[in-house]
Amino acid sequence: MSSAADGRHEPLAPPRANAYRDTWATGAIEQPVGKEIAVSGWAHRRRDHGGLVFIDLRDRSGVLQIVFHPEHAAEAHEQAGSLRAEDVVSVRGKLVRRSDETINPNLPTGHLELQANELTILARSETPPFQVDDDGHVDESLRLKHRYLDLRRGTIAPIIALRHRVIQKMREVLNERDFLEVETPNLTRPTPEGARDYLVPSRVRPGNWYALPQSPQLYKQLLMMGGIERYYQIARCFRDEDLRADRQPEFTQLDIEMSFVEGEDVIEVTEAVLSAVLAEGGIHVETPFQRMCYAEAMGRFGSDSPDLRYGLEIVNLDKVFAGSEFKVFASVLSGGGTVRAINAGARELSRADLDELTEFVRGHGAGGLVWAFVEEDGGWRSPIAKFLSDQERADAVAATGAQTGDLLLAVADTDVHTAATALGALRRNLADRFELVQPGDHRLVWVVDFPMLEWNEGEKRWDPLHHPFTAPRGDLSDPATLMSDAYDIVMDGWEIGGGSLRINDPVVQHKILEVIGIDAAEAQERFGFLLEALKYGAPPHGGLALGLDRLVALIAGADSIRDAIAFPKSATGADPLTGAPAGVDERQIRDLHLVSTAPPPVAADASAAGPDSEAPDASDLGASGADPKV
RNA sequence: GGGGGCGUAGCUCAGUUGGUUAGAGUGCCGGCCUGUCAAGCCGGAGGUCGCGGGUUCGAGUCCCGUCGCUCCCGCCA
Repeated sequence: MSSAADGRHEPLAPPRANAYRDTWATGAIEQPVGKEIAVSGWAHRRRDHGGLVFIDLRDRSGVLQIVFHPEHAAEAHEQAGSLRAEDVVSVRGKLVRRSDETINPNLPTGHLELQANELTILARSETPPFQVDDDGHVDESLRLKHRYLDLRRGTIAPIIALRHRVIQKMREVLNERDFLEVETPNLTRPTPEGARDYLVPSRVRPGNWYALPQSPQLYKQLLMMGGIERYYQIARCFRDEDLRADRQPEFTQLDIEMSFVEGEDVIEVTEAVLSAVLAEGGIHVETPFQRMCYAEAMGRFGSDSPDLRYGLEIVNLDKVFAGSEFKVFASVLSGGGTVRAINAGARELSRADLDELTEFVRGHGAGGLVWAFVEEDGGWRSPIAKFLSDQERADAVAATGAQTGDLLLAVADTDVHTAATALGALRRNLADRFELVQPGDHRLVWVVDFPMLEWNEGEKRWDPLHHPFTAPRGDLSDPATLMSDAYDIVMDGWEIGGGSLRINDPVVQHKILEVIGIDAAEAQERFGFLLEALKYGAPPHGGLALGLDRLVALIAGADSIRDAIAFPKSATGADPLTGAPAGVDERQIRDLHLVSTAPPPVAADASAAGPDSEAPDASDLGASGADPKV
């Protein structure tokens, strides 16, 4: 299999001529034929004809073929015969034009080659654990363990370069608009996003803890109170929650905050940043972006981050079945619940497929799934057909726009939110199953008009949908009806950013904290510094944060943000390369005034670590040297 | 915390109903080879079937446990 590295051509300014090189591999294109040049890089592939030896030399810019003639440079040819994959070399020679019949159209440098005079082997490579010159699938934990090799391949390197360009474009757009890039601390007080904090014990203040920031939220508000007015930061954020394909324990946001702004100002800046960034990735979008209120997103798409690249919209059938004698529907509707359906279209699904979908929606909290194939005479092939009247079936068909042969999938649930989100998940499942997304299609949408609070049944309290510093709209004495000045930006079903206007009135801030169950004493204890700052003339302000990892992954077409991060964690939060997290020396724990209640760390599986594992050895692992293996 | 999938040669994978000596491609090693570019031809080495236990005359295959990877729910913007 070939490698994207073969076709790579990153245009780079010529390097300063030194002992190693004076030209990038693909920089040879700009050099005159006949010139003596020097290049350095890795032996990407070799083709040894016994007489002639060809080496594809790879550096960051791409690939250049080197040819070693035994009669032109006997010594270099001799050495070249010993080269193996990933050996590091420097080659000096004459740049020549290939004869017409030996041109390789698959290489940007395919019309050229370097006729070697002199070869220096700078470093030898053992046989790599996987092929660097091949972009085929390799187990991800092996790739992560040898990420430095993975980064050389044609799969990850271009995404890392894209990430750089995205960040530079962000800076460019914001710098032009007079934003200041300001850094905020990573050793902080716990912030209120609601995720679990990563905690760092203080050595010099026994019993006290820093929290790594879940976001720079409070600091950026303090910057507004500090008169910075326009702030941004490429900020690392930390949340100690379980991972997903789009979630890492540490991730990066473009964090933005502005003073004396309305929501429209924040939206306008964000659209300017995003459209410039997407254009950098070859995706051209029109501004202003579409907007949709939260209630509509939940109703039509069953999600607060709707994927608009395909239909399968959710249809409310409450009216259709309002007087139904079908007991399931009747009891759900009389209990304040809802009956909703998706018209999946004309699909060939077996009974086993339908059972699988039923289990799927159950996994998302729904009690079950009603399926029905619409037949020619208006009848339904469905387990519940006999319980429904002709009129109900006809009305449901009309409401869903169903044609003969279409499959209707319905969920009935007393909890409206559960019915909506289960169908939202089903909608994504169907889109994957039937491959409804057109490659290259991208849809951006603002989701706006969020409720300020949502009732947490488990804890019997109101929780903020965003965070407690979001500016509320409406009657503060009626939490259920409060809306917030918040806005999420959604791309292809991924929430890539969110923000809001903030509270700048201490009275309102106190009130909101009180509503969500934080009394004055606790508010003072946790956020006293912010409440204090609000007393001294806080400007109206607002902002937003964009998830950089997700954005880069989306532009690159990657399935996971791990592909957009140079050194990501595995799905269990481990780093197979360094072996983190690991036990520490007992003395370090003592210095931090800590005692561990955890059992001695269990050694990693020997086959996963590998006999030649370069992970830290046992002496670095167990806190008490009790580590039984490795 | 829970559910699904995966784990067989360095890598990517196949392996039938539990039955002889576990295969393929690629890589690796050796030889030949002066215009290849996924070089070619010939030969060769390479396996704790993740790990532990069990059932069985017999386990890569069945059962239990465990570790790792991955997707999802919970959790988390």
